[in-house]
Amino acid sequence: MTDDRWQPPSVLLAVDLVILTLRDARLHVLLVERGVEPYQGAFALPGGFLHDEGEAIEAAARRELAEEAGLFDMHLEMIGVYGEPGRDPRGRVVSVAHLAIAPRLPDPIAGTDAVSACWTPVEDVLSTSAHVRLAFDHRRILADGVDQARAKLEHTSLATAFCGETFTISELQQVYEAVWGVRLDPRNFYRKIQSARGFIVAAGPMRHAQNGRPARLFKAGPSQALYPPMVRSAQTGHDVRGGHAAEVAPEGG
Amino acid sequence: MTDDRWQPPSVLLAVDLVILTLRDARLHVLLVERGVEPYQGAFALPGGFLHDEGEAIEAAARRELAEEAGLFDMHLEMIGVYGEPGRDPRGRVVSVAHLAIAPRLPDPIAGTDAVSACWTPVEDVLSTSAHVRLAFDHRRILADGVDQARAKLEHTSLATAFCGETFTISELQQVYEAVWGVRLDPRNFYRKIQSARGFIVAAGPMRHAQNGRPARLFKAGPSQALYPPMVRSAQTGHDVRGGHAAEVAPEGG
DNA sequence: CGAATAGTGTCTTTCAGACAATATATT
DNA sequence: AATATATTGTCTGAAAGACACTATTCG
Repeated sequence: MTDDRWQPPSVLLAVDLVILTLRDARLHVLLVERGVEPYQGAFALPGGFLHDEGEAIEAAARRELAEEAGLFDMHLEMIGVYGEPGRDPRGRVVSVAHLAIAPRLPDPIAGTDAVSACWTPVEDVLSTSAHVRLAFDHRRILADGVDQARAKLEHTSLATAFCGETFTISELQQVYEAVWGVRLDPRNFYRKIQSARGFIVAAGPMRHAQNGRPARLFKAGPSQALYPPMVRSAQTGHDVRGGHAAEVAPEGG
Repeated sequence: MTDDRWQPPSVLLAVDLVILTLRDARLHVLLVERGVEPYQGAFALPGGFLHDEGEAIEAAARRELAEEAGLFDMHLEMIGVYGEPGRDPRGRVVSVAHLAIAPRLPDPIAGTDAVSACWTPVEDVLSTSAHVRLAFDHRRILADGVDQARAKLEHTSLATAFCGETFTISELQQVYEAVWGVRLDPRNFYRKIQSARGFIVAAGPMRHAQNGRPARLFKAGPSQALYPPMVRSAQTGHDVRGGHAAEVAPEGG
């Protein structure tokens, strides 16, 4: 199929980060203002190139998480690969997008060398009449990341990653409401969560911020899987991940 | 963070394919025997390097699908990225793994230039006492691909990709039974499938191979999402995808 | 006490799972 | 007729969703 002198082309490998958190009961994503071309001055997802040829991909993602957001030890998982030939004017750049979930944090992000980093409501970027435009194909990456987070709330314990070490059941409910954009009945949610085996375990009582009866504290349980799953009653006919596939690389290990 | 002369490293980009199909009511994967080093003579997933710098990743996957398996127009979706620094002795090779689903096909794969391609029961590769060893990290890629297929049967219409243009409900049931490795009640399955809105639509009657009442024919419906979802009653406490994340590349678009 | 949140109990509907019964084909 | 598969119907238990009600805090 190819002649003997053919050599495979090489590409630049990057990582991009969709870092989500909850602020004011709304889902926010961390954006940075680009200081260099291309797209200088535009907002973009944090990310960057592999540091050296021996750096593992996840290691690069965690390095960027620390360098650009000052965040450590967070939940991190892969979203997918974005490598369309024309997506970056600097050449063939293939980016591995990652989803990171941050617990509630103090407003200013400490230790960030990108001073321009700021939390932005996801809605302001993804809504049809969005007023925030992102560089590259980062709007799609964000959309895919949010979709993945929404889907995983259904049958994994991902929601606890949005909370601190300990949390109340109503805090957990706020996570579902913010990420899914729905309202849930607190009483049914309470029973549902407790019936999910291994999802949460008790961790002592607490008093609430303002008024009302104090709530019990819990921490994340051992189960990664969530059974029975949390179900979004009315499926919002959105497209399911897959159908648009990715592409690349033969004979490789 | 880096000095002015720093240049990002480049990597070789590959695609690998987990091509699944049903044969004798068992899940099979297409393997090829490697003709060159490394791992010469060992079995591996079909795949290869990007053909040229301008080739899209999905295009490369479809090209390999045609070249190595003689397959066209199949369901194709991304599994993930495998780029551990030491995974390929030839250097830093990052592979984008894809999942392809093939409908029932005649035994020999026509038009394949890799004559060594053969369908192998997935169980023979993944069972703890497996007698088929794969090159590189292809065993893990296969495991991840099969997990992804299993998960997607629950809430998408992926199962129809295993069938031909038209199919009977019992054929669809065989897909679930083979991929999940469980036995399902035909009567409950029948009602369940028909209650899923937009999953399948009628396509005229047929007669069955041997004996028994002829079954109605259906074809895939418009829905990609499956609601209500098919549920695997007893969650086999397997690890949920995620938790082990991927890594790489900053400042990239 | 009144307001607000936490937590429990109950009822109705929906759906999964078991399984009887009927329908329509082949040999 | 015997056998085999397709399709429908019925019943039971688990769980979702609606919602009344009790418990415990603060001001």
